Amino acid sequence: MRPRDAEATKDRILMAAREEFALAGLGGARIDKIAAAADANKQMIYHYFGSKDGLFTAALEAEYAQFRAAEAALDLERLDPIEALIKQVTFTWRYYLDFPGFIGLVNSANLHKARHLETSADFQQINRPFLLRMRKIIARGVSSGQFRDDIDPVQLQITIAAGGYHYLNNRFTGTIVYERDLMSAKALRDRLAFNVKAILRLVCTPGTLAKMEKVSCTA
Amino acid sequence: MRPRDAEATKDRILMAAREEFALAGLGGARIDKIAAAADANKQMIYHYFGSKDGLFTAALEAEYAQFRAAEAALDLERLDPIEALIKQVTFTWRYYLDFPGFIGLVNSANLHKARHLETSADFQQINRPFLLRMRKIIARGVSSGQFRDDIDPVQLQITIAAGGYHYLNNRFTGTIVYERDLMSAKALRDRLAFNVKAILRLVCTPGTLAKMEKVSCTA
Amino acid sequence: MRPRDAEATKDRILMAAREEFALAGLGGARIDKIAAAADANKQMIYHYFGSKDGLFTAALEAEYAQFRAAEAALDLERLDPIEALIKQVTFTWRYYLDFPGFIGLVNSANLHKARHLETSADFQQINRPFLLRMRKIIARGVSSGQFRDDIDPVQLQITIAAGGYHYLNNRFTGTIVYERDLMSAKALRDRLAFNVKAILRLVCTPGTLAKMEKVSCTA
Amino acid sequence: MRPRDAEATKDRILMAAREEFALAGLGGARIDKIAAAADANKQMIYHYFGSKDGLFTAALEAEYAQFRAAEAALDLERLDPIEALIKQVTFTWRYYLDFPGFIGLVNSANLHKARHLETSADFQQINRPFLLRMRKIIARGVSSGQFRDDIDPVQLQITIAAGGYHYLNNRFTGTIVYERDLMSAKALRDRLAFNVKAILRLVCTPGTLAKMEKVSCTA
DNA sequence: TATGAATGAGTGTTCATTCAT
DNA sequence: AATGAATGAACACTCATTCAT
Repeated sequence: MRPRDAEATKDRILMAAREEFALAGLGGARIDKIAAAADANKQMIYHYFGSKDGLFTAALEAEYAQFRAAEAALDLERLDPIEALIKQVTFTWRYYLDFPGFIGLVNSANLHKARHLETSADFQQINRPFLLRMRKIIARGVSSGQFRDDIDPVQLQITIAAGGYHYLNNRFTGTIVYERDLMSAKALRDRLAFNVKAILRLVCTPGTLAKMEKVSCTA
Repeated sequence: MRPRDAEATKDRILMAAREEFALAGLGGARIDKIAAAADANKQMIYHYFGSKDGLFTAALEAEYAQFRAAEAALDLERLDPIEALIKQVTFTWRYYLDFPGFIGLVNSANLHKARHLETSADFQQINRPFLLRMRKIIARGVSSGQFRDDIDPVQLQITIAAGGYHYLNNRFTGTIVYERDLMSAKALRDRLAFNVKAILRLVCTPGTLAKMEKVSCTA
Repeated sequence: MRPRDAEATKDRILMAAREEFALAGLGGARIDKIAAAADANKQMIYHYFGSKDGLFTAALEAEYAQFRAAEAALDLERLDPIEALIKQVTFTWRYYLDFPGFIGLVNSANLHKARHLETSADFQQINRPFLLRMRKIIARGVSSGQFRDDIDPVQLQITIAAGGYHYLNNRFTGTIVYERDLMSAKALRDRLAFNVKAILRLVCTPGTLAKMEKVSCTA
Repeated sequence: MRPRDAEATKDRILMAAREEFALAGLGGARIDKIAAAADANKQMIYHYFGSKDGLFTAALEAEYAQFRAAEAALDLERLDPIEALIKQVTFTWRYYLDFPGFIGLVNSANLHKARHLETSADFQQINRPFLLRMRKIIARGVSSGQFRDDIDPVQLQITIAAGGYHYLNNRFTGTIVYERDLMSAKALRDRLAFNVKAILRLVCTPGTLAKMEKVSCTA
């Protein structure tokens, strides 16, 4: 007999849901499987989350909250703009790798036109700070002469995400299309290096790039 | 009474399937709905495609075949390397926009670990030519001194795709996260311009970039 | 509102299944019909029995278990060997008549090469005692000089069953082929008498038979 | 292109139907499979036999006709009554073994209460001669003093059939129940011998039996 | 005579959800 | 808080049968 710990049960359900939704999508996920994986009763899911969609919304929010929390912990404000940029690219990549559920859940959310986030009031508040940080980094880089002044933070952020997200999201078809193992340790290292390179060449001024290339040829 | 045209029926089913699978995913798609949309009998689906998975495989292959055919029609070989690159980026973007089903189907395929393509013998043959073309463009750009020599064609191709695919795939969550309409005409124009810019800065040598920026500020 | 009694629901399903399977065979039986007859929900069948085949296996095992239990209750050990034999023949015949589902289920099981019993571990244990009893009766009859010593218990048992089973199993074609109502009360009485006669003449020694025929002409 | 031979097509369908119905039962048989096995078009089945039930009726009648024809060829009239009886038992057993489809079809017919034979006008005519022959054999045996005079031909015929039919029909459950391979060459030989023994002891007078046992111990 | 396309009613099975305790 | 029984709508898939040529 498990102790009647409401919060713990809710948490176990949420963790199980994040995994199942990520693996199978919203439509493919099974309430029974989530309940079993959470070692909980099916009715508990309805008690705590109301419905399958409610559970998906909660899972999605939790996924984003964790991502943003990890991002906030990077403390990019104290770094040199270029280092901050590199760190952001690296972090994003690593996070996708370490928490593959994120991509799965976001995909599912978009398949359903993000309707699960429409009613979520505090969702935007979770995301706001991270854009502000990016904005500040760019501003600092521009005023220091390291960054070009034609970089839109939103476009940059999307591009940073894209380089990792798309590679990993489509790793299965990609492996076949490109006839190359995209998930070997070396392939992953190469991809990160390429992403960093692409972002730096996009953002940095020619002079800064020239200096950097004298120092290292990897970037 | 419709004429008894096997090929036509098969085609109508395939078209309906591509749309339904793209919109709802493999799991969410309904055989009944596809049959109704194709104005065909459900059994015809099983007669021609064997199963839901068989139909999905056929839809996916058709989707890729169409994409590669359109790509081949670009005739990039005859263009200047830089123009070829720009055209490739532009084409990819426009294709995703014009045929949104492609992204949906590829996503679904990856959600199922691309198992639908494993048995497809001729799938790789469909994709091979397009990588060869990219390889040649890069080689020409490098030998003409326009392109840097550290660009892996596969990484470049993935990056070109990523800039468009990821933006459009996640347009719904993106619209909320970035608090910005990502699908307005202007937003779409901006995104394409940004993608082109990112790719050129990644690939072109500093000298080439400098010359280009004197001429036009859009790139 | 029916009380929520799992065991009762399971039992009702099993009873309905035995009847439906016996009447229509495994292939011809309809899950819907069984559910309706059991006044239960279709899903309950899958909840308790897993599948149509699982339900069939359960029905078949229940059918055999009931048969063997009734047989064990005969208490043949305490009877004279000849009386035990007669009682066994009579019981078998009456059981087939009273529970016509047995024949139907066994036929279906054999149509499917008894694959439903292959995994059933305890099925042989249900059947073992009854063969042991037959063996003992024969042994007693042989040592008392009443029975011949060339009777294999298995062959005898099959022959006892055959005389009733085949007559009843094929009563419909038989009625047409023999142009005679095989199911009238008199016909049934006659058949039992004939079966008893056939078994006794097969098993008993000539001397024993001679004595018996002086007493009664029916045997 | 096959030559348009109506009779041949019809025959191939009928042969395929007999096999499929025997193996799978009426309900389990598939029109598609029969058509494929007959290397014929599905529509041909409906053209020649009207419906699945019509085809089953035809298959069943053909099965019986073949059985009775083989039986008639035995020419029992010219044999000694005892030899005729032995030959009849042996023939029946061998026929069941050589044409296992017979048992399958008859079982299916009885599962459906022989409704497929109700309309069949000439079915009884096919069966009548064989009963007459049996009647004559018994009469000859009685008047020669070899046979007892209390043997009903119908009961005897059913019993002769039962000993083989039931053994073979239930060979799958039997193998499990009796924990013995019922289908090995030796088992089949033993069964036939047992059946012959049972019938002779049932039918022959004690004196005749005594004489026979001096000569041979197999009967 | 023969063919393959087409149909609609079903068939076993699954699923999210609710009820009763 | 927690459980297991119960529900009904749907789902992928099948089948005997008919149509058009």
